Amino acid sequence: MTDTDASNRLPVWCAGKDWCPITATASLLGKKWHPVIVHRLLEGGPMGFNELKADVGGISSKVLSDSLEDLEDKQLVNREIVSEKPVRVNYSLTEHGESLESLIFEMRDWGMEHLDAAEEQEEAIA
Amino acid sequence: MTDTDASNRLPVWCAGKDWCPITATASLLGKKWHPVIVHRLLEGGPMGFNELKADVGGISSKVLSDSLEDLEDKQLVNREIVSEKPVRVNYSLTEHGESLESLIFEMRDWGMEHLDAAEEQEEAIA
DNA sequence: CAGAATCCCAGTGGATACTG
DNA sequence: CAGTATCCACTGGGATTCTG
Repeated sequence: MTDTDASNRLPVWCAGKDWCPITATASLLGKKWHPVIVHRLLEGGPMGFNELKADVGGISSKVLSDSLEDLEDKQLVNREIVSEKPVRVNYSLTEHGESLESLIFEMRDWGMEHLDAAEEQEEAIA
Repeated sequence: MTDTDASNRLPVWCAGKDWCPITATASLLGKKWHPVIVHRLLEGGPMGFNELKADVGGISSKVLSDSLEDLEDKQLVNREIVSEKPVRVNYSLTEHGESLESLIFEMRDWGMEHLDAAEEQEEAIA
């Protein structure tokens, strides 16, 4: 098997479907808070747990914790224990995470441009 | 800054959070099949239900139906009944839908560039 | 401060079978 | 051909409480 082919870099279940990376990316960015967390870290720089929580606003500890764990697993966020007593942790973006910047901003821009229509329509139904 | 800017076009629940459109967009793109459907329509042009189903691959009728309905509600996809007997429907992208093009392709590109590492890691865990 | 532990609900997604 | 109709399993997200 040749390693020079790009197709072998995709997960097996992709099986020649060129849209596969889209679902994969969507499952990342589709989580309610994931893109927001990355965005906050992009804008505000590295910060601690509660700081991040307040900065996001409206997220519970559990969900933030879960999200961060997931983002860490996916190597988008870096978790660094700064001090043990009292516990202080610092969250920052990895290079992977920072590479999402343009995508996230494009998501924001698209949402700003196109989503009020959808909102209006939902109101009309309700 | 002027008040005639984008901020007043955002949903109420955004309440000055500039990341709000991100969540909104994420909830769109986060549905498992939505971005894929849009992508297929971008690449393959307008098509019928079963054609689309085969083109996507691995999606059930119900899920495709649900997804299309949702995409229609959000005015991303156009549903046009071509003939009554036998029933023939044509799905195409609205301008709204087409405006997702760059975003979707960027998602694909990002996924292709950055997701194999995550996959490797998941394998390592499993 | 930074979370872990529980509990719980709604929403998605999937399998299968049926229909106009 | 283009869907509905069920039923079900899973999980993401939220509220609340507890802890080192």
